[in-house]
Amino acid sequence: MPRVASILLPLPLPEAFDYAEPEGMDLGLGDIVVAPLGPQRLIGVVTGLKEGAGHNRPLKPVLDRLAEPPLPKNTLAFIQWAARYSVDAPGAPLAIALRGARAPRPKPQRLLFATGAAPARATPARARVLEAATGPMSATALAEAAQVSASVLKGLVDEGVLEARLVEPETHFSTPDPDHKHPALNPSQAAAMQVLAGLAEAGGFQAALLDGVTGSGKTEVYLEAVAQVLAQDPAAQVLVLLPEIALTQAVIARFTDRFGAAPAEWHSGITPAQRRRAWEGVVSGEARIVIGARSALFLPFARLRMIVVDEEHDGSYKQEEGFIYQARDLAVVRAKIEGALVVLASATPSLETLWNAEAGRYRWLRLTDRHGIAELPEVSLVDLRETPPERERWLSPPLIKALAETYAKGEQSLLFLNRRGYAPLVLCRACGEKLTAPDTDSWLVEHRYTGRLICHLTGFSMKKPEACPHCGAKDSLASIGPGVERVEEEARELFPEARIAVFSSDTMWDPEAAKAMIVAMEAGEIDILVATQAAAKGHNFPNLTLVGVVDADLGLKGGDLRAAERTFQLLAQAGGRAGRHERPGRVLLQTYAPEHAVMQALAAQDRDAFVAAEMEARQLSGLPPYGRLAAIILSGPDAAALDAFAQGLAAVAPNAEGIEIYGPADAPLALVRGRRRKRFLIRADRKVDLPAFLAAWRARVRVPGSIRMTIDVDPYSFL
DNA sequence: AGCACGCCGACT
DNA sequence: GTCGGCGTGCTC
Repeated sequence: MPRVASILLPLPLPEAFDYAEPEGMDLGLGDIVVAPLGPQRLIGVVTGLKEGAGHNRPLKPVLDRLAEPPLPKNTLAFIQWAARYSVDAPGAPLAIALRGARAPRPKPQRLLFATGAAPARATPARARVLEAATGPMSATALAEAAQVSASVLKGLVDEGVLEARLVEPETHFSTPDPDHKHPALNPSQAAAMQVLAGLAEAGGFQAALLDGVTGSGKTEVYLEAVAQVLAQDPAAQVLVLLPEIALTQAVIARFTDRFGAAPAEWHSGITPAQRRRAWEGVVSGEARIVIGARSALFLPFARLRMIVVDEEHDGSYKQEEGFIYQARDLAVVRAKIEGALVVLASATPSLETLWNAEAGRYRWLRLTDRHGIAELPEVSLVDLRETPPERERWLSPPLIKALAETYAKGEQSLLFLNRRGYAPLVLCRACGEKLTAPDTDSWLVEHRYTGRLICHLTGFSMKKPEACPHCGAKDSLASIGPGVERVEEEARELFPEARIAVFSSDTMWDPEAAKAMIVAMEAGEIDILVATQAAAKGHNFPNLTLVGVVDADLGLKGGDLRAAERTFQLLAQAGGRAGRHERPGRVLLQTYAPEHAVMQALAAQDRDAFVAAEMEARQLSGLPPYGRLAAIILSGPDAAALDAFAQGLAAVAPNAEGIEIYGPADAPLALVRGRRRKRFLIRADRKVDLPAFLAAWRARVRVPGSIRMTIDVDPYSFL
């Protein structure tokens, strides 16, 4: 009797598709197979097997089964849970889980090495090659290192001075040794580590919040907990999630040093061959430690025993496009499904996490000692109403004075402004027009380095025009407001002798340049660094003693539910850069609202007071973590059709206790790339099954092809 | 997500 | 008169 196999495909399809199992293939649940879909062949996963045909049309057969082990049951359960929670098709998270299975295997590499023979004719170029060829290297790497062309190398290969050999790439992962190198922990770290070790030993699902001020050594603590987990179970796997790729190299180095073996790496920046190798290591169980970005959470771990979410408050854990999810929250779910230990680490934990810790659902570990002798910086508020900057200037007299003092002492300053470019807005003085990208509501940002106006939302860019594109007036375009480039310009005018640099995603788009800048900063080769949040986290600059926050109010605008929380976190992290070593640091916050709870809490360095006030406000309005939110975003090219659909959708909303629906309203960005946008906001009590409600609501309408409907459960962006 | 089918603008 | 734009709909 032939069997029917249900295959989940990595596409946003509503359900698994049925295929015929070929004679003798003997499929099992979780098997990774190749199945035909229309003209294409796709990799999918067997999620069901049943006897008999019983179909009204003949099924296509499964084409092949991959040699890899089947997708673990827990991984599939997690994928299905995540899809249901996000109100999306299970194929969407499955696509993330199978990313590595589709990447090509690493190919043998042709490497060149010096044979020791001397060249018949010595030339300067040839000498450079021999100097650079210290070990086996690829031709491109060697040519780059020696600054010669490929023909020089070819000549040397022909003469036998260099030899080419095909080398199989490393496909295995070496086993980390929990005893490779034991660090010295201070008493506070040792105590936290003991508790984590106890949780790991107890086994099963456990959750902990590792809560410690910047510089208190959270990484050492979780490294030791990882060692404990690995020592306890010789097959245990550990996942460490980081919010940003920029931080991975430093953390990988720490792990390699601690365990004497390099962990697997997983993020959007790795090559397809690395991706394939890491994926195979994860599913086989050989990769014991994985360091990765949020998407690593969907990897098919054979035996996941521990997850660390570092900088758990970081907004980058929220994926906003495609399959929408919050990796920090899903990490807890995955740990539950796997029966693993999850550790959330932060100096400024999210309110959600603090709420869980306060309720006793997470074990709350506070690290109090700051590493070494460094003391917390002194934080003061600069009231811009009393001591404003000069016209068209952004640095106030008190901040300028502090910069001058710091510079005079030979110490470093960081000017923090979370705004890329030169000016966030360009407007025409003649007609008042604000320049925007075509058919889009968001402003064009002026970038002076490149001389262009750029839309940060759509990526549109144009040369800065001579005349206003709207009214044609000449020389009427005015740059309004500051970005990092403009603050840099001002700092240069104030301190012409100082070494000043800008750090933002525009100047530091390539990791090499970013690393060079960080090294220069560490070495004291920069006096004043003007930076966006790209430099606010993670780094440790020993000679940095002053942090000036140019516009502390920036994040508070915009009426987003997490504005105060995010501002507090960002400013606390930025302030945490100051005085991490022997010298005391200070932080100056420029604000027009010094009486605001966020500013007061920062000045008093009283996180608990801020959290208490913010929690109370959230509780009063039933907002997260006391209630749940979801957003529905509708977009389409035709305003009338969109309005009609939005009204129709509103009319069929199911009646439900404990749920309020707001909207439809124009989205704050009502026009993007020529598409009109409408939003609903849904608030629900915690006891309500919000995903089920949203799924039931969506099932009541047929979405026309021209309209896109996106459901965002637990939204972080309100645009 | 691909990929094909299908109706409206600038060209060999 | 076609080539091709991407809007719409299907894939077990």
